[in-house]
Amino acid sequence: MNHRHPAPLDRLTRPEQKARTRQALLDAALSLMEQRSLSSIGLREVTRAAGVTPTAFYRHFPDVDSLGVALVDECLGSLRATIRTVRDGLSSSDEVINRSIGILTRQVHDHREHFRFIARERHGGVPAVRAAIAEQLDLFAAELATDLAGDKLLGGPQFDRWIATDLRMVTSLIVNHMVWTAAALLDAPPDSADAEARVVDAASRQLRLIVLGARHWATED
Amino acid sequence: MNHRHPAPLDRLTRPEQKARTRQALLDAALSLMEQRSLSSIGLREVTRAAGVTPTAFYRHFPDVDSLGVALVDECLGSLRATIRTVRDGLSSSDEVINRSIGILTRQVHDHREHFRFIARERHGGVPAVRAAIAEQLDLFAAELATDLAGDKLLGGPQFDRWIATDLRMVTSLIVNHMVWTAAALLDAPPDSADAEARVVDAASRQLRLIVLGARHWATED
DNA sequence: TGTACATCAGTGAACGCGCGTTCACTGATGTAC
DNA sequence: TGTACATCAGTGAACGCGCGTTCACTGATGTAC
Repeated sequence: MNHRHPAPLDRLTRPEQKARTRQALLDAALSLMEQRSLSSIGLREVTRAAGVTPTAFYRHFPDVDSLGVALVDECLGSLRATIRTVRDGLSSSDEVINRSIGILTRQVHDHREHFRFIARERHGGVPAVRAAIAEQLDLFAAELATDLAGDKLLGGPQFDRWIATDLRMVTSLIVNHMVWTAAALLDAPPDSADAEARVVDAASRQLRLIVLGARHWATED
Repeated sequence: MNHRHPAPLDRLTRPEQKARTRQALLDAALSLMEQRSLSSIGLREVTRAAGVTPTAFYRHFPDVDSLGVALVDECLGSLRATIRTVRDGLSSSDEVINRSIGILTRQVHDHREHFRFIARERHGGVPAVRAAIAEQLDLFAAELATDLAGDKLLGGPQFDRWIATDLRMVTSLIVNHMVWTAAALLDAPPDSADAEARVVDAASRQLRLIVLGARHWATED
């Protein structure tokens, strides 16, 4: 027999409450990292910002570094899901490029703290976090390679005939460019729409140049 | 009349000794940053590693962040000088690309700590250091643009007819790629020549693809 | 449904420690004459 | 060259403070019957 009682609406079950505190810790850490890097923020700072006692931290993570690894999943895992749904609408090469940059810009606006974290810790001082980010970005590049080979994007360059290493070479360049563009958007003064427009314009041209290079890659010597 | 006595060979003058201690502080900080980021290393750690008392630090820098700014000049200032001398030997496009990556690889081997510092702090938690790095990288991109426009490199694409914004667009892409390649070289396991060879190969292809895109840029629509 | 017990997220006091910064100092190097 | 004084890089003691981690605990939530 199932003896579980439904939880009342105004009271949270224990797992729900625990998840809530965990999220509060993640959010607190992320907002502390707006001006500082992961390795410089303290356990007590995080718990203070999250509104719990320092010892409560250990119910969720063994140390701040592990919280960082969890943050990578939160930031890039959700972004991967978003991108996957968006990329299913096919279009011409130039459209894909402009829409991609547009989506990225929007995502950066909506999740500034996430992108700041990724840019900051990608080569930062916490090896486990670096590894987790590298893994996620590799997945990005791999998925993009699959889409290109399946002719789902950019139709022209006939990526289906490319060798795998060249495909990955291009997609890792594109992913790298994406991360760098996000960082450049974050560095632009947030009150100046003009500065941001210049970053977006430069990024679009660079991406177009990369695609142009790819289009001529296979046909040359 | 000049009353200055020549300093004996076995004794250092006061400015010399001061410069020596300053360098020891810079070196100590750089080697501490092999595993951690600037904002997480302490003044006392640096002085301990440099072999002086904590208070001696203040004779050279007001705080650790300022030491970081000095490190940017040390790392990128010298690299710019090296690159400038190297680039004066002209050659064909493919030669330039392969030699550039080769020189970068060598520089990364010879100055691992410098490149690690730049990659780590480029988007790191210390605004003054971020600004100093951005400034130096902008200078790289500007100098490269001048060289391209002056037809000193890559002869083919006739960069002298390009508009300035497109030139900077390409050169900032190349500089960004350079930084990213350096970081990838650092991330490769140092004992595996094979892993490094793969990074070098991918980087060369990517740079070639960028140049290919640039060559077709002006002639399209 | 009611009761008795188990679980476990979060508490609060306590600890030893290394931190950044201050201050008055020392003594070798540098300078004026 | 010799002497008397100035400079200033580096010293060492002292300070208050926030840190990470431990421990025994509390009390609401969950479970067995």
